[in-house]
Amino acid sequence: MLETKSIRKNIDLYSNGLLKRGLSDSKEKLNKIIHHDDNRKLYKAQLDKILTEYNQASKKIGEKIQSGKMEEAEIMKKKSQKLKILRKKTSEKLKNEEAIIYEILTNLPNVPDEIVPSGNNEDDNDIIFESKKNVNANKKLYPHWNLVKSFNLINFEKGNKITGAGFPVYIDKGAKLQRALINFFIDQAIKKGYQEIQPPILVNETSAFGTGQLPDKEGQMYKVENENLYMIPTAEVPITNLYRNEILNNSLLPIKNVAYTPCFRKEAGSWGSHVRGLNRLHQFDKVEIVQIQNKDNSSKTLDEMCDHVEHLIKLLKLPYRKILLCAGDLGFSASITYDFEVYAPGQKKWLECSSVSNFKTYQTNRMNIKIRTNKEKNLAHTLNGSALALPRIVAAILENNQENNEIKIPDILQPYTGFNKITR
RNA sequence: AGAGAGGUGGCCGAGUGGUCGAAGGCGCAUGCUUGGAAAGCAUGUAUACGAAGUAAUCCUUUGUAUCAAGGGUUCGAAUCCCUUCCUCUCUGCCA
Repeated sequence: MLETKSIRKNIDLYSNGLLKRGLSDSKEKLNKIIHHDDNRKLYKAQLDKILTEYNQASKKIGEKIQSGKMEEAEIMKKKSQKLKILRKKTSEKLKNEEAIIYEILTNLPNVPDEIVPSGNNEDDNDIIFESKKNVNANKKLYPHWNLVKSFNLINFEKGNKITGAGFPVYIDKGAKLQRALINFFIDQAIKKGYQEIQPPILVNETSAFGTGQLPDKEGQMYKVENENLYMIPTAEVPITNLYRNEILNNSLLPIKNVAYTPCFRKEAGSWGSHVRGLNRLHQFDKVEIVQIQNKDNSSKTLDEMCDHVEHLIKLLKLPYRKILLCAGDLGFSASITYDFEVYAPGQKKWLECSSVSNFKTYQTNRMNIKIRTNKEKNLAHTLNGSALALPRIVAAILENNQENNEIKIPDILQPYTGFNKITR
């Protein structure tokens, strides 16, 4: 959520930023916020004045009653009763203004960082780096959905039977590979100073709102209706909300957490023939890194997190590219996002396997997470990134390392899997 | 899930209709003391939103709100009533 005070100060900065995302009426909306904030201040001042009068009257009535002057007290009571109506009216006006501001603010996305390129869709993204694909043109390479079937690693049909489409069943070495990757990713993060957390995978409404999934992505989350809980779409939600309503001392920074969780996404509307196999799922595993940092160091932290993700992909020896998302492709709450994609030669496609973002104060303003430095208090910056999401990494590993009758396991993973190749 | 007891500042804890944003203690901060420390003493110590002063989102003065959350009764609510949430104890169930 953007901050009204900052909007008032830098309206052009904000409106130009939102314009970059394609919100043509942003200036109008921002001006509307300021207008209603002016009203809010006015009514707040009025109400406070009324309340002051009211409180003083009540005190006097108490004194009269105690000194036995009942008649005078009765007269004053009647006066106060009249004030009560005015109090209610003004307080309603105030609440109304606050509600309008809140409504606009919660539906306004974050402002893109100045280095974010403008553009409407993925075609306008900046490819920062792209490694060689290392593909032998003479060899016949299969997409992973063929491989998982012929090597009996994942059974999609069984998943359909017991749950539905997008809920795969991992089998034998397929299942072991999942565990290996999770442990490998967590160990690597711990090496970099992240503290491991195992959070609940259901969260309440307040948490879903805090990180910006509500109201923007309501339709994308599975909801446990009668409990009013949401299945998490990413560990970002429970982890970041751990610090909701807290004032953190600057000396504790950066806070670095890593969590493995399953993730659940409805992916409504994005289902089709172009998403096969592991490319898009309703349930998948992900190791997520989250950092809370102050405003001065957050961009450095973003680079550090990107480096970590890049390092993981390199250790797995997968061809990859790093992409700076353009404003139009940016998530609702993010100010800047780098995507990492690995190459899957069997389907000749780049697959997104990580998204590393700086949300700056957008989430913390909703969640009320502050940092105290001496006497100063500021909203914290939050950052997170996948490190990494499993399914597309599995797809890339299988497709890149396939030989005629086996699939090689990357060296670094072998201590985790306990086997060095997958055979039929 | 049933029955009972509760939810007060960073923590503990007093407070059952007015003088309570809240005693007291602990903790923390600053100063005095000391060769240094401890002890002792003194002072300070919530958050949010307004108003005035100000270059300032610092600061000073001041107002308002907040005693789990929301609503109600009353001139006046931490205190009484209602709803919701949460915690603890016992019983039940269970990995």
